[in-house]
Amino acid sequence: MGVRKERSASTLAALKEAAKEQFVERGYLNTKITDITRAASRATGSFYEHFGSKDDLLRALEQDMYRQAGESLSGQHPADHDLTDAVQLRAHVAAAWETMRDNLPVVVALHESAIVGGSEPAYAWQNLADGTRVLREHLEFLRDRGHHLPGDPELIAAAMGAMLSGLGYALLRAGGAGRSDEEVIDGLTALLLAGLQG
Amino acid sequence: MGVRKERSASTLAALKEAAKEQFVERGYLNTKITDITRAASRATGSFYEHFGSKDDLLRALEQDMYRQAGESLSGQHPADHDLTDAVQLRAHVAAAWETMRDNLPVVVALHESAIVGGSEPAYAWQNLADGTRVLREHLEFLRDRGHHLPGDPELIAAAMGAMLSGLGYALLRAGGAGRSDEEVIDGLTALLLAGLQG
DNA sequence: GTCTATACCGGGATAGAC
DNA sequence: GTCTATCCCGGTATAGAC
Repeated sequence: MGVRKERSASTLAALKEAAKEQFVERGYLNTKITDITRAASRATGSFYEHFGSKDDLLRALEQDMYRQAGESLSGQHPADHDLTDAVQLRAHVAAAWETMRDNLPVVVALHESAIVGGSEPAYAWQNLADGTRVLREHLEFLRDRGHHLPGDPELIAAAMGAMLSGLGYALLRAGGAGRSDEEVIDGLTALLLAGLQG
Repeated sequence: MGVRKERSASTLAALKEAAKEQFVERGYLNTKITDITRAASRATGSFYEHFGSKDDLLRALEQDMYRQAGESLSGQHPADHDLTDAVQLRAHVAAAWETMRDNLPVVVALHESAIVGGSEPAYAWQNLADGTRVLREHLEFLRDRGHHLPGDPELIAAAMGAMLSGLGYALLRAGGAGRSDEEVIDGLTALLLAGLQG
């Protein structure tokens, strides 16, 4: 995603690439349409030939991400996973972290967009609860099997999700700040594991 | 902070109150200067008699918060606290949560402002690391005493901070979504405690 | 489809009367 | 200090030539 001398074949693709570049560098909210077109070496007007607005572009990128991430993100994910098992918990943390890392521009943009998106006070919570639905289901599965959890599944799932997304947003945008993915994934797993075991 | 029929004695105070009202309702970024003046039943121009900009107002509110919160927030906080002790950890979680709750408008505004504030990619991380300095020092204190932590103090502190602030922002803006402070504080404490004990 | 030029507008900020 | 009226700018979006 560095500086490309050769023009991309399609302007659509060039705009998407440029947008991703800019979202990481400047953040989504700080990126202007003209920043994107300039980075793509295209005229301002061309943007609107392909997208109706910046939000429209973001939704397109979001779809691209879901499509390429396949079922692991959007698809149905079996609820019968045991998060009190070190291996399984680590796998979930790793999957989330790596997805964020591999789709950082879109993750960053969605994170920021969610803040401005809804004016209603409850919007952020709704968003967080929705985004951690799978996690919540895993916890409910455990609870229904008689396991003792540190708190209500929805709450604990939201807390874990806030941790993941907040840390990911900050740390990954900073290029990891010299930390390996391994270190982060292991640290988060170790921090959460014992608490989930109750 | 409800609808006040009587005009506040001072316009300065009225603007601050109105701003806090609006920040919770609309979010900081979505609040226009005119939203604030209208809510305070003052003219647009009056705003600039008291503040140079919206950010200037936020800084004033931030100072108010620090002043009234006293040393517990801004002041020096002894590093020799044992976060692996259930009572002490709970006290820290409770203090953070209650501070967020009691200063929700400012917390919301600062949270959003931090996103737009710095354009540099590393800004958010810097911010998070700074905001969890005290927590990090507690963890370093433990490590230096030979305690085994789930990961690097700065990383773990940042993770805990992201969880607290992310959850606080979302849940408190939603009015708690029917949850008591107790439930949240107990849940977070239970989730983190065992992991910190190693 | 892409370009240049420009219209348009929200919203921050100011001028000047009271 | 507060008001009304207005300016002004950044940024989105469009018009129309190529």
